[in-house]
This record gives sequence, structure tokens and C-alpha cells, in this order.
Amino acid sequence: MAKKNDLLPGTLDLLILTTLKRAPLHGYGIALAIKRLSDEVLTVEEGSLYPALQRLLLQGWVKAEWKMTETNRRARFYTLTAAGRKQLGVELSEFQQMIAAIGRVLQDA
Amino acid sequence: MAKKNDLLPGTLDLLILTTLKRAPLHGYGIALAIKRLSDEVLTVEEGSLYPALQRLLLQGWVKAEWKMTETNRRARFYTLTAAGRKQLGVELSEFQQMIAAIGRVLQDA
DNA sequence: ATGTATGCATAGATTATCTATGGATAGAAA
DNA sequence: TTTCTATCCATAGATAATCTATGCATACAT
Repeated sequence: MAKKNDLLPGTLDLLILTTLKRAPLHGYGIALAIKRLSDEVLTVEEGSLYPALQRLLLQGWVKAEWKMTETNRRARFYTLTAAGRKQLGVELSEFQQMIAAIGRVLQDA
Repeated sequence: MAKKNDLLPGTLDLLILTTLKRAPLHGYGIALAIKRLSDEVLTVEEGSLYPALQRLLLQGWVKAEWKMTETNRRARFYTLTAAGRKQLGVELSEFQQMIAAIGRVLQDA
């Protein structure tokens, strides 16, 4: 079994927080949003997504409420908290710094 | 104890292969090169580096020989193999595709 | 009635990384 | 000559993140 890696490890929290920036979404919607926005390149497996959402809940970056979807289904909608919005800023800047650093290595070496 | 993460997980092999692109290096030299090229942003711990080198050896991406350094020390010098050079190309392009995809999500969301 | 897409979630395995060590030697400093 | 610092190897154990594989439930279309 080859190791595929649908995702660059360490980026999932950032991706999730980003999709919640504009509006609350349920888990399935988050996964679809990431897939769609990335032009099908990034796929978030459910076994990665839900544990990640638990982590985010525990740390208070998001909160969750049961609501009805447009298709008349019960679903947990996740919303960015104020702390989560702040955290998003932190993680985004850390990520960009990392990427820039990696870029320098890849380019100069 | 806060989790720091000196590195973006999943990028170490690519970084190592890249530093070996021009010339063979020993482990310590690889770590220094990555640190220096990244302007001190990226730090490769020895506990990450040596296991990674073992993986690369096992897969045949690099080969190793004991030699003397300029400072008169014995050290294992790692060299990219032909397969390793090819692998570097693959990983580089996968990485760039990932980063581009992540960029789209971060931007459009 | 049956299938398909939607939606939740967990268990277990795997992998990668970090922390914390430990050992050895060259050369400088004291 | 002793001691310190930098250079070099490497492993063990813990931790964390992700994937694979499931399982359950319901709305709606066929």
C-alpha cells in the first residue's frame, strides 16, 4: 500500500479555520469547500476531519451548534470564535513564514 | 510544553534531497545547510534527520560513504543517486502542487 | 424498495517528528 | 594538561497527525 497523503501534514487546522472565516459550515461542507477551492487537489478524509474539529473545539477556536441544512438535515455547524479568528492569523503567518523559508532552501540549494 | 515544530511535517525528505543536489554532504552539514539557507527559520533536529537519512538510504534515493571532512573528522557523506535525483523531481512537483492548492484555499475562502 | 448522496463519528494502524540521550574526537583555551 | 566547545554519529521513547476502514442514520430520487 503506497502512502499517498491527500494533504500536507500540519496544514489541516489552518485550512479548516480558513473555510470558516466567512460563514459557519458543517463538517461535510468544510470538506467539500476545501476540495472545491483547491480544484480537487486537496481531499480531507473524514477520519482526519472530525478529530481535527474535536481538537479545535477543545481549544476553543471554534464552537458548534446543531442546526438544519438547506436540505433539511440535522448537522453540526462550526463557527469561528474570536479566539479562533486570532489563532487563524497566527497560524497563517507561521505557515507563510515556513513556506517562504522552504522556498529559499529549494531555490538556493 | 508547547508544541513547536521546527519544520513543516512532510517536507524533510524534500529538503534533504535538495541540499544534496549540488554536492555530497554529511548529516551535520545537511542540518547546517538547511538552517543557513532558510535564514535560521528551519531547524532539523538530529532525531529527525538521522531516521530520515535511514529511510532515504533504504529506498535507494541516497548512498553513503565514510570519508574525512576538511576538519579531519570521519563522517558519512550522503550522495544523491540517479533514482534520488528522479525522486527529488517528483517530490518537488508534488510539493509545489500542494502549496499552490493550499494557496488557493487560503486566498479564496 | 432500493440506491445514492449527505451527514455524523470512532477505532486502529501508520508515519513523522521531537525530546532526550549517549558516545567519540579535534582543536582551542585555560 | 585539563577542560571546554564544536563537530559528528546514532538510538529510544513519546507525541501528534493523518489515513484506512468502519458503522449508523436519513432525505430524496428512481
